[in-house]
Amino acid sequence: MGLNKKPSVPTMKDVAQLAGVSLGTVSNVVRGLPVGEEYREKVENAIRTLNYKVNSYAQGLKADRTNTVAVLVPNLVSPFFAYLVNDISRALTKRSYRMILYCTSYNPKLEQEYVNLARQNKVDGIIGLTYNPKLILGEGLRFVSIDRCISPSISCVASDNFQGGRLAAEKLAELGCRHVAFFRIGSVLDNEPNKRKAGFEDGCRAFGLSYDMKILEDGDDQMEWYHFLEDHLHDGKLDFDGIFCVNDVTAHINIGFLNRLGVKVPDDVQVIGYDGTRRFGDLEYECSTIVQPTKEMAEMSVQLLLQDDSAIRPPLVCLPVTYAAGGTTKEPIE
Amino acid sequence: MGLNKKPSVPTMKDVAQLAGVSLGTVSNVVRGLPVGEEYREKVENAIRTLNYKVNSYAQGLKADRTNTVAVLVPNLVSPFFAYLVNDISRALTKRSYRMILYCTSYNPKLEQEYVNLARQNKVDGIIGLTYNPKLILGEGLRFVSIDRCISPSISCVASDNFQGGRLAAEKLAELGCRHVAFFRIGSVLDNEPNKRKAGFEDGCRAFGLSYDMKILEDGDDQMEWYHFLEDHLHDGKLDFDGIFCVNDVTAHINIGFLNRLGVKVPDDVQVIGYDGTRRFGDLEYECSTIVQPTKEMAEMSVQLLLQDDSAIRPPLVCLPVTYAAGGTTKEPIE
DNA sequence: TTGTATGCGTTATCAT
DNA sequence: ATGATAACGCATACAA
Repeated sequence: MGLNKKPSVPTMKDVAQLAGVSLGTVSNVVRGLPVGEEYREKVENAIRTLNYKVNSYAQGLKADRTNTVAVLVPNLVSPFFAYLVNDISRALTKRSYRMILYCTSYNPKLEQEYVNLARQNKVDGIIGLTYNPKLILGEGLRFVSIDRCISPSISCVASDNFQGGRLAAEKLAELGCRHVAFFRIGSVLDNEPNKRKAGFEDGCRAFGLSYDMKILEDGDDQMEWYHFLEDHLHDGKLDFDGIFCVNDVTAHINIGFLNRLGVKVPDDVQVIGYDGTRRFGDLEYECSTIVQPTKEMAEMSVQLLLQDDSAIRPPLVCLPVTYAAGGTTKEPIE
Repeated sequence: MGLNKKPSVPTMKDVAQLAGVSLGTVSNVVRGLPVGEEYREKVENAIRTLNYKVNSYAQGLKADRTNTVAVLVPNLVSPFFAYLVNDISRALTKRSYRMILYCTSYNPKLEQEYVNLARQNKVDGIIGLTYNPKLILGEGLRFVSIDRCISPSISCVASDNFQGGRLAAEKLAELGCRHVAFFRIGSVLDNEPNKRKAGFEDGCRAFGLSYDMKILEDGDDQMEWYHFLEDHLHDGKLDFDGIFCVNDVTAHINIGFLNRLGVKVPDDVQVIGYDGTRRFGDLEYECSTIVQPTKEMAEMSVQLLLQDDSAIRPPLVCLPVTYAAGGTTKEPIE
């Protein structure tokens, strides 16, 4: 084919040549800097006819800015993570940033590896939902953490977990419960969702509920909840009239257990979960639940990540949650 | 602060300087090319002490290869998309590729915009699940389409939709159904999932089922299914003993309608969906369903996208589906 | 084998 | 306001 020079995309040089101006002028036009009107038109025409696009990698090489943000989450099949990433994607797109997504499978080694990769890839920042207690971030890399405080200098964004737990207790009380239970499983790691328990206890005290708990650790068998329920079942009647579960998955599992034990939800016992998971992402709620404001959390994370370096970095931002009825509570008829 | 030169990350030059060798040697070490043993060690030590990482943007600028793939999907809240992206992420990571994710919200304009962006960002290729019938891809950009054949020269990866439809009919017949129905909603666009209908009809003929259909178009009200069911309900008995729905969402919605009409699932009517959606991504199936092999689809897409340019590009790859019981069918007791 | 020099596409600093 | 030129960090012919 003769010269195998550039079968490639047009460059700024091509535009300059076609427009009959110099490189610098083209650059100025592209970047919206002041340029003589006649020059601007010539350049814009050339850009159109060549269908020129700036090479963002060359741009990044110069500017040391890549308009790219890395997002780390355990996976996308857990609805809460999927919602969150979906909303982060929108928030970034709105600001003309692109998102590199890494799924860590809860693997601390992978988390560290991806943080390193992100450094190498020169992303402008990382939004991470991570479980590695000794994650090394290194200097000069912007990082916003979701649901876990890593250090006071790194902003953490979360739903208001304490208030969420308290709200669950308040709702149960309002719905007529007197003796309730709290079910939890989760990382031993010190993260924000752990505050749901404290908030719930606080709410129980405030609203006059007596309560019991069954707290599992990471490796524990979920059947322990079943046995706990079994132990608290006397003559077909459960000791509790309300249960708050640390998340919607836990609620779902235990509703299954309750069915198996012949305990009716919500008639015999009302159940509230946490997260705001919906069937197929946009249909009805999986269960009555404390809804995390994923959209606001996404917006806040992105905003904190991209804000000016001189701006203050709040160590922890808690965003308000709401309650949504989802058929596992006895809502009063309006 | 005196010189504000490079508070930044170390470069190859720094490594060369520390190791006392030249740039080219460092480059060779990094890229695994033959280098004298003593040199290699010196360089590797320098790399370690400086914690040097190659700048992948500079690398990309030179090599015109960025080890990045863009993925376009409508959203992440639909479980099928979430599974798929999750699996694509793993398949790419395994090959040391990173993934830029764009959510298109089914918006054809956005789809086109993101394809253009991907070009500009110099990704090595795009995996797209798109609905824009006249998407312009341009030259020299690798593209693998999921669920929709765009042109014979662009590989399309899908589950075996025809066989899936046929399998649904086969299963319904096997489970004792005689007169069944097919419910569908979806794009008027000519895409692969449309073959589910043809496969189902073929299966009905092969296995001696009579069948009826209720097919909605994109804008139609879902209540039309309800009215269809109502019309086929006589003295509390439905005309059908089996229903195949084009996907699990449709199945879920219609199971709700059936409940409302007092028709018992699976006792009065058995329902099979399509996709393989599970509660919380890893618990029980939402309904009895034809399971799409998302992992295999992801692997295949990535492999086709990244394969050597000289390799043949199959226009359409259909991957085998399986049936999974999910409580909306009367499975024989094993 | 190892070092040197040039260029990738863009931005930024200069003169003009 | 515009044009020439030098980096940015890396790869790669080419020379040593």
